[in-house]
Amino acid sequence: VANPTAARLAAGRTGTVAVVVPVFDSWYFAKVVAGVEAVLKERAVDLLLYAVDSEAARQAFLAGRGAWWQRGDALIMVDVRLTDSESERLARSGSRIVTIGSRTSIFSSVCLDEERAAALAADHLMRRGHRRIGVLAGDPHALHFTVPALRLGGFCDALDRVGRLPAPELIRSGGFSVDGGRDAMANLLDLDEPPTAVFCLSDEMAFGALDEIRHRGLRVPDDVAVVGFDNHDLAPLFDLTTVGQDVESIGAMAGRLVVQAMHNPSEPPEHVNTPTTLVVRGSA
Amino acid sequence: VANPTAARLAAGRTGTVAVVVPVFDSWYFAKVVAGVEAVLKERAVDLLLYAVDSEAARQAFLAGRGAWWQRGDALIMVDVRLTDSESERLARSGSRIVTIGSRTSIFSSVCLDEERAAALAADHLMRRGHRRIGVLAGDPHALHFTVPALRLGGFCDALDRVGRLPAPELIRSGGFSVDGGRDAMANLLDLDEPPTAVFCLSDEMAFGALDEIRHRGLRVPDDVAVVGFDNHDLAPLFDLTTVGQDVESIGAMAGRLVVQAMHNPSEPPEHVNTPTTLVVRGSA
DNA sequence: TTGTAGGCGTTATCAG
DNA sequence: CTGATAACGCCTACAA
Repeated sequence: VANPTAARLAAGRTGTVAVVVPVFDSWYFAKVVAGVEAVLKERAVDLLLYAVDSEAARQAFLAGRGAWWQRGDALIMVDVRLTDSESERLARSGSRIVTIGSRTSIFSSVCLDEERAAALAADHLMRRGHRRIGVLAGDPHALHFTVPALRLGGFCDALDRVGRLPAPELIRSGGFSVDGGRDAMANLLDLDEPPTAVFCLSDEMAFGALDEIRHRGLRVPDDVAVVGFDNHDLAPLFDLTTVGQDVESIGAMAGRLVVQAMHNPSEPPEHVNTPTTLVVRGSA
Repeated sequence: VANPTAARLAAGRTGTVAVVVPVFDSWYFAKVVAGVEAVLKERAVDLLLYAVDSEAARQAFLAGRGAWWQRGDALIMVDVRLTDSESERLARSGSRIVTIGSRTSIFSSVCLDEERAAALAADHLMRRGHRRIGVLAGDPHALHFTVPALRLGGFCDALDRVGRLPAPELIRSGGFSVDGGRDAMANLLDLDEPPTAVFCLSDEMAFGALDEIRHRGLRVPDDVAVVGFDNHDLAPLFDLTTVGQDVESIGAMAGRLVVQAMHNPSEPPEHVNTPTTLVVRGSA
């Protein structure tokens, strides 16, 4: 029964991976971490968890006051924004890095094609005849969290290609939460000319939106159609049409990449693209 | 910028807490960990995450092949079963320990009064006139996971006190998952004499149960009443009556206890009881 | 093959 | 109070 701390000091390796998420108590991130954990456990690698839940926390983390890079020999950053200069500084820190949800050339990454995924939703809604389409997005000021911007951009681009770029008033922030989704939906429905369909950047926001719609006695999808994103475990119960992704396997893949990078630090970065599929149910 | 590994070896402290959960991608555990993480972050303590998702994994962990007690100087065990002899061995390992969801005299703990909480549900259903009450419980063979037995016991005791101990066929395992809850509910409804009410040991099982009930064209609460447990973020959307607990503050409390124990190892264990309240909505 | 000395980068102690 | 020095416990390279 050896002492890991001494072993680490002597060997110069910690056998530990740090996982950084924007928040923790959300379906998506819990699933991702579960996927990572399963892989790391079977490789006997420890998992250190950091939540970086604001831009200030993000900067503090990257400034490295806690010298996190000495605590683990690799880092998985899940949907946390990285500027180019920050990336380069990380690369120089010597720890192997894998990003989830965003892609930099110098690190391995596992992403889904946000543009294509959002286009799935856009095309579906267009095909069903919707022309006035709202969006429940993330908080544009949440700079630490990257995915929302990419996903929103992809959706707007897809609509733009057919000359249907949504008016700014149709894009609302739902903060990626159920309550936020409900409030944002309420705002959309209060418009003089409310949208006939709404694309939610996460299923959790869609759940809130559906609740608000029902609460007003409107019908889904006849009065308002709703498309979500994630294929949350509870999406079938809400009969929610959604862009599905296999979140646990995203985490597992990142875990595999990071272990690989630990064993073979000189390998070039590997970029994995994760599939998304439109899961059509009754809400759109 | 000091090297934490060397500091740990020299000081004999790691500044790290290990958190052990049965599973990870479930609403309850994600919230608990979020609560712990928030407290540990502000104390600059690292969080190591282990999932012990089976009895084999539990025993492997406690056998200590990975020498986890040298990796952190304290341990938070969330709803993981501990026998008396295991507890004593842990106590001798020298690391400070806090348990969540179960209580041992030698370690600090944060629990809710499972008996009282379950009685809230039992009394409510009795008061509404239900006499034939089913239960959606956990897998009785999931020995690594402690809470189900306590909660089930509390509920049955409460019914027993009024001479209404549920028949064995009315107690079904829903595996603490949405799909498990749906299947278990289906089994109950297929009985010759189905229950008029069901108590689900978690809201997630209740969601599945509600879905199955609706799917059969039955009415809630007239045909079948449903009470859940947790007050999940989505419980309001299902109009679910449930026994509510403040999960995040449970995690935060455990975090505080563990930090306190790290600074003051000689303090006697402290036992915190967390409140539960019946949140009455439309399902029962 | 088996054994041993040196060093990993701190902390903490003990002289000065 | 300041500054040198001995652990901390293991890994690894080198020697026997």
